[in-house]
Order: sequence, then C-alpha cells, then structure tokens
Amino acid sequence: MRRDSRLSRMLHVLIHMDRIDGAATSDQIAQMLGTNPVVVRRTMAGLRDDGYLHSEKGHGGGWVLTRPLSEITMLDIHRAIGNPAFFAVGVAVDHPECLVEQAVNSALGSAFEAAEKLLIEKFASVTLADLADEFDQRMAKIADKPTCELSR
Amino acid sequence: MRRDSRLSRMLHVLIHMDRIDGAATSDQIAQMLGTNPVVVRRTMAGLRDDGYLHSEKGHGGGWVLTRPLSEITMLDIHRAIGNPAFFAVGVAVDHPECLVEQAVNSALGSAFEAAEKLLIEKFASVTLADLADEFDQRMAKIADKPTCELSR
DNA sequence: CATCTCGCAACAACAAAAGTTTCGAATTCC
DNA sequence: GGAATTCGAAACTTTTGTTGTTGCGAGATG
Repeated sequence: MRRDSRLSRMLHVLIHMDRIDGAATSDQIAQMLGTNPVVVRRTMAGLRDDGYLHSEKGHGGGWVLTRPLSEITMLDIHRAIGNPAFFAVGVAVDHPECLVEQAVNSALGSAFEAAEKLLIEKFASVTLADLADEFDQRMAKIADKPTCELSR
Repeated sequence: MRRDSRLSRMLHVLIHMDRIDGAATSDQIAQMLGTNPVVVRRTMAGLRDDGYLHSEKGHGGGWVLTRPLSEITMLDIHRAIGNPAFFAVGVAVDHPECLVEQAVNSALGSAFEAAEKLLIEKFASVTLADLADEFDQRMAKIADKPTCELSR
C-alpha cells in the first residue's frame, strides 16, 4: 500500500516558508520537494482554503503563510489536506449481518479507534512552531549543515 | 488508499472454522468471504506456515485449525499475513540530510510509533477465543440471527 | 484412473497517490 | 497594450500494492 506523504511534505514546506521573505512559487516548492508545481498547487489548495496560506498570481506571486507557525498544529494540516485515513488496515464488510464479523470488527475497530485518538491528540498538541524549535535545536548541535533549496 | 482487509477476513474465518467439524475447503471459505479460492490459499498460506492451520489435499481435504482459539492472538494473525503496515500515512524522504525534514519526520515518527505500540499491545492481548466469546454474547442477545455460510 | 483439492506462477483488474500536459485567467513589468 | 510570470483546473498517465483470475501441476481419495 502506497504511503501518503502529503502531511510530511506540507509540514516540511511550511516551516521553510516561515524562514524566507516574500512568496514562494509552486515551482520553487516543487523543486524543493523533488516533485512538480501542479502537485504542489493541488496539495496546497487545501491549506489555502483552510486559511493557512494565501496564493497570489503574477510577477512576484506565489504562496505565503497567513498565520504564525505557533497557530498551526500538525492536526490542522492533516485536516487541510483532506483528512486522509491514518490506517492501511481496514475491516471487511462482506457480511454485515454476520455476528462473527461484527465481533471481529468491533474488536478491530476499538483498537484502531484508540490508536487514532492517540494520534489525533498528539497531532493536535504539536504546533509547527514546536517543529521549528526542534529544527533550531538540531541546527545548534550540528552547526554548518545545509537544509534545502528554499532556505539557502 | 486501499485498505488491507486480510486481517479482518482471517479472524472472521478462523472463528467460523472453530465451529465446524472437519476441513473447510478454499472454495467454501472463498464463498463465505465473497472472494475466490486462490486468494484464500494465498492469504492462509501464511497462517499455515506459522502453525495455526493445516492444509490437506484431495477428497475431504481443506483447511483445519491446529490450535485452540485461546492460543491465537490478533497479533499472531497480523504477523502471519506478513506484518502489513498499519499506517497509510508515511514520511517523505526527499532530503534525508535536511534538518527541517528530520525534525518533521521525528515528530511524525514518534507519534506513529506510540500509536503502533498501542495497537500491538491491544492486538497481543486479544485471543480469538475472546472474539468467539464476544460472538456468543451477541448471539445470546439476538437469538435467531444467521451467521454466514460456513456455520449454517 | 477420475475427481477433488491445494500449490504456485503469471497475469489482469482496480484503487489511490503522484506525476504530467495543457489549457485559461489574473497580475506585474516594460 | 503586450510579454512574462504565476496560480487554477481539467484531463490524462504512471506507479505501487491489494485483489481477482486463469492455468497447470501434484498429491490424496475413492
């Protein structure tokens, strides 16, 4: 099963964007992510719709953050990219009326529910500012390491 | 992202198999799951290799449980079908050297690690006998409901 | 020896993310 | 006003992994 990397990528991009002046174009971001501008627009459209980004057309246009990182949580970004399912394992519904299937799915469901609750709590508790701080700490330890294109 | 339903299906099948006499053929199981015998053999091969099932060829052959349900946990079955990834969301590794990416992936990774730990603990703590008991309780409440093909 | 049944390999179908192409429309610069 | 920049959106292809299918072989039973 292919893993959805949008959340990871968006978090990465947003922290970089906070460190640069002016707008970042879809092209620049795409190069940074090793992808292409259309994919960037597609993914970031959700963040714009949810009010975390603003996009501007034309010369000097591109994407800009509209909120401080301290006001954006990892959960916010997950929601903004469309609340994709966390789990790759699902329950079968071949016989919804079958009591065995119901018992199995109830057990599986409650396990996944608890795990999802934990994930959501954790995601809601971490702001992008926290991640930026974590970056600064790593930076302090290993002084002159490169980051990536956008922040060079 | 397509959800992997093998775990759910195998749990379902094993509990039914415990309630019937003799062997269940791949064909019977396939009909019960709404799939086909080759898929059944493919999935159940792992359970056989791990010692939970035995398969026999020829007339009267098929699949039989080789252990009591009380000695099989949900985690055992997850392992037996190949330890498929629990999560549909992954981390991007576009710039392994980028400290921002490292900070992001560290936060994501620790969240998923904690959630996975919870899942594994839960799965390890529930035996198929527990699920069968749960089934019996449901059965007691709603008396004359059908189950599925195998147990009719 | 005919039939049943699993084992295995190869291939097709399908789903979802990711990548690509190609428009159009809005904005800025000259 | 015209050229260049940049996003927006639709349509399509590629990719990856599960699921489904077909076909043949081998062992077991009657």
